[in-house]
Amino acid sequence: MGRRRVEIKRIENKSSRQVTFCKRRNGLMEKARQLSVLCESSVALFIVSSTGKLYSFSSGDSMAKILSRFEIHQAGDLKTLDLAEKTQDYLSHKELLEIVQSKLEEAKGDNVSIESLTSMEEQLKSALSVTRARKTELLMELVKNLQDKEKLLKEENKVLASQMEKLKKFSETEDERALSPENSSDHNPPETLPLLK
Amino acid sequence: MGRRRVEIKRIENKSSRQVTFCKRRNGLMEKARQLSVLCESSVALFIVSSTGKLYSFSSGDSMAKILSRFEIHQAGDLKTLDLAEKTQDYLSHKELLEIVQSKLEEAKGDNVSIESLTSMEEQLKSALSVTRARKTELLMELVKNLQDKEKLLKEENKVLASQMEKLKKFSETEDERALSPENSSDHNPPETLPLLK
DNA sequence: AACTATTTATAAGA
DNA sequence: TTCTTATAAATAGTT
Repeated sequence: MGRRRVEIKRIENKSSRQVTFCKRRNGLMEKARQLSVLCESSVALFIVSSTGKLYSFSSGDSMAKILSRFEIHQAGDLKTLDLAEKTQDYLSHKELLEIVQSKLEEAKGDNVSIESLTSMEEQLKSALSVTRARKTELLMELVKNLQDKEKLLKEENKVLASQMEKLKKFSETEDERALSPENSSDHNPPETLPLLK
Repeated sequence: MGRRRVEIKRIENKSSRQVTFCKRRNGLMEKARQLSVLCESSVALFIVSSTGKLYSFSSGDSMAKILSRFEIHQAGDLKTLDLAEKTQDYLSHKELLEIVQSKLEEAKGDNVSIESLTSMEEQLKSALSVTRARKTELLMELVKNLQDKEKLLKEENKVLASQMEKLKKFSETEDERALSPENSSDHNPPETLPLLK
C-alpha cells in the first residue's frame, strides 16, 4: 500500500529495510492492539530486529494469563490426539467400526463378489489414509504450538531476569528509585537484548 | 478500511465480533509474516480468541537463537523432524528408493511371477509400516521432550518471579530505612508499605 | 464466502 | 528523521 506494489521478499537495501521495519513494526503493533480491543482477545507479539532489538506488545492480560490459556488449549490438543476414544468424533468412529465389522461378517460368506471386496478395500484404504494424514497433521500442529510456547516462556524468563538484574543493581547502589514499570501493555520502548551468541 | 470508519473499542454484536476477529486475525498473521520476510526479523505472535482458541505465528528462524539466554539443551527439535529426509538416513533412503525403482522396472515385464510380486508387496508393506511407526515414534518423542522442556522453563520462571519478589521487598525496606531512620524511642504505628503488586 | 466502497497503511519522494 | 502524497492493501458492511 504505497506508491508501488512490493514483493514480499528480503529488502536488500539496508536503509530502506530499516525504514520499512520501523513503519511496519508500528503498524503491526497497532493492528495487534486493535484486534485485542475490538474482539476482546489476548494477543502477544514479539519482534526482534535483525540488530537484536526487542519490541513487544501484549494485550491487557499478563503474559502469564495468555500462557495459561495457551496451556489449556494445549491440553485440549492432547485430548484431540486421543480422538479415537473421546469427543464428538467418538460416535462416528464407533459407527464406522461397526459398519466395517458387519461388512467383514458379510465377507466371510462366499456370496460376496470380488468387485464388492475391491470396493471395500478402496474405501478402507481411503479411510486409513485420511486417518493417518489427520494424525500427522495434529501431531505437527501440536509440535508447532509447543515450540511457540517454548519461545514465549523463554521470552518471559528473559524479561524477568533482566528486571531482576535492574533490581539487583538498584538495591546494591541504593540509588534513586527509577524502576521500569511492569511489562504489560501498549508499545514498549525498545529494549536492547544482550546477544549471547 | 471498510465501508465505515470504526471506533477501536469492543464490538458488542457477537457475530460481527466473530467475523471481525477472523478477518483481522488473518490480516495480522499475514502482516507478521511479511515483516519477518521483508526485514529478516524474528516475529512471534500469539492470539487467543475469547472462546480460548489459540492461533500463533512465528518466523521459523532465529528467534530461538536470539532468545538463547537460558538455552542449554535443544537444537535437536526440528532437526529431529527433518531426520527422515536428511543426514545419515538419506543415503539409505536413496538406496532403498533405487532398489524399489529397479524392482518396479522388472515388474513391468510380463516375465514376473505373481508370487514374486506378492513377496515384493509384502516387503514394501513392511517397510512402509516400519517407516510409519518410526515417524510416529519420533513425533511422540519430540512432543514429550517439548513438554518436559516447557515444565523446566515454567519452573525456572517461577523461581525467577519469586526471587524478584524478594528483591523488590528488600529494596523497598532499604528505602524506608533510608528515608526515615529508626528511632527506637518513637513508637510510630507501622506504616503500610506500598505494595508493588 | 464473495463482493465493493472506503478507510487505512505505507512506498517513495521531499 | 519526519512529513507528504499517491497508491496498494485491508476490511466494514452488504449480498
